[in-house]
Formats: sequence, C-alpha cells, structure tokens
Amino acid sequence: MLLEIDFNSDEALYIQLRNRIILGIATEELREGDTLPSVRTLAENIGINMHTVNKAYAVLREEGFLTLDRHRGAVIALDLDKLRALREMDEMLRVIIARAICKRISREEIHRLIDEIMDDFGG
Amino acid sequence: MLLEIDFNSDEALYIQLRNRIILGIATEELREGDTLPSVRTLAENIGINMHTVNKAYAVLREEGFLTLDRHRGAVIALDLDKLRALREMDEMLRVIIARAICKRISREEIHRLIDEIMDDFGG
DNA sequence: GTTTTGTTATATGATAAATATAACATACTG
DNA sequence: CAGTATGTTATATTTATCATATAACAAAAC
Repeated sequence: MLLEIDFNSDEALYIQLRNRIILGIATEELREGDTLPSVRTLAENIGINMHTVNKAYAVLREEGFLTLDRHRGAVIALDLDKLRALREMDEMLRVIIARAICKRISREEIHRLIDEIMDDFGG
Repeated sequence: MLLEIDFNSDEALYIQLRNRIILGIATEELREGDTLPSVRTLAENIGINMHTVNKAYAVLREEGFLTLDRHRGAVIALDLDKLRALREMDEMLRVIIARAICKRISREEIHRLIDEIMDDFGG
C-alpha cells in the first residue's frame, strides 16, 4: 500500500499517517494479518523521521488497529471492542452534527452523505 | 449559556470554546441575533486570556457562525453556505466512517447513531 | 554473532498555543 | 464632552507540541 504525506497540511504527520492506514484498512488495501513496513523503512520511504512513524504506530496500537511485536513488526490486528468504538464515534460525531444543524443540513441530507461515503468505501 | 472549559483536555482551549458555542447554537440555547459576552468578560468568567476567547470568536466568524461588530459585540449570525458546509462535513466524516468500518460497525448502526444524536439535539 | 525489530531516553529546533501589556478606532453612555 | 466598552492589532514571553537527531536496549531471526 502506498502511504503518502502532505507536508503542507496543517495536520500533524503522525496523524496523517494514522488516518491513511485506517483508510487503507477500511478499503481492504490492508487486511487482518498484513504487516506494515518497519518504522525505519517506512520513515525512509516517506522521508520523515523514524520516531514520527513510531508514534503513528503506537497510536494505532492504542486505538486497536494493530499489534506491535519486536520481530514480526507492525501487524494489522483489529480489536473489535464495539462499545468503545461506538462511544468514541458518538463523541466525534456530536460536534460534526451540531455544525450540520447550525447550517440547516437536514437529517436526510446527513444520512444521504453517510451512504455516499460508505458506497465509496465499497460497502 | 454556561460556557465551560476542560483544562485537562488535549484539545486547544479556543477549539473547546468554539465547539461549545456551536453545540449551543444547535441546541438553540443560542439563537440568531443573540449576543455572546465580550471577549474580556468571557475570558474573566472562564479564567483564561482575552486573546484565547478572541481567537475562538474569530474562528467562529470565519466559519460563518457569528458576526463581530465593534460595539454590539459578538452576535450569532449563521452563514448558510450549504455547499461549503457539506464539503467540510464530507471531509470530517470520511475518517470517522473508515474507523467505523474497521470496527465492523454496520451502516445501519451508523444511521441509528446519527438519529440518536439528532434526537438529543431536539430535532 | 550479526541483523532487524519495536522501544526508550535525551536533546534540539520549529511551530503553535496561551498569556501578558499595550494601544487603537468606534460607538454607546452619562 | 468625557468616560466606557467593544473588537482589533501589535509585540513579547512562556509553555506545549511536533519533528528531528543520535544513541542505546532487549528480543527474536538468521
């Protein structure tokens, strides 16, 4: 999988990297058991520091997207704690939906947008 | 409206403040034409610096949630550029939905969560 | 034994966030 | 008119975060 970074973005590099990998899992470019490049290899490929990749991996582990073994490396492994996932999703959605309500975006429009995005992911 | 801040949060103070105000508008605690406290008053009430409040107000103006007049102060005024709002919403939703897919949260569960949150807002 | 892995430690420069003082222009208040 | 309160701008300082750099460690693989 190709992992790119936008150096002009206002998003932190390790956050961009984390999101790219999550998007990769969602689109099934990355599957359970797949291994990611080592922190040093990926850092060199992208052209960033090893610790930045390490931080992205550490966050992904903490959030339940992969496991990190000393010699197998970074392996996609999904922790399906749905209660936790739903709780986190609720928190993230709340502000977004509040914005939508302010802008007079209807419930139907939101549902439609969700469907469009889900279709893009090949669901 | 009561505007509180969590000093232990990892979110920037001005972002927290911005989100609180957006939530206030969505729940109709704040309505079109209502005025917010002056930057100095609110800063003192919360216990933060004037410029932090000023930044939150400036962001809210830029995002189309209020206008800032020299003597009326900060007034709730919604810019209903729905195209822009939908575009921004799409971008914010994409990563969230990718996370949901990874966690095996179904399309129906997402729609249900949206409805729950919308109901909370009194829609 | 050498290599590769994630991991930790420490230091440094760069950028952003928050604070502190000060001043300005404008409109309301008395 | 003087005084007050408003957002706004400017400048400086401190603090926190991000990214980098170098180094070292422990454990499994070869």
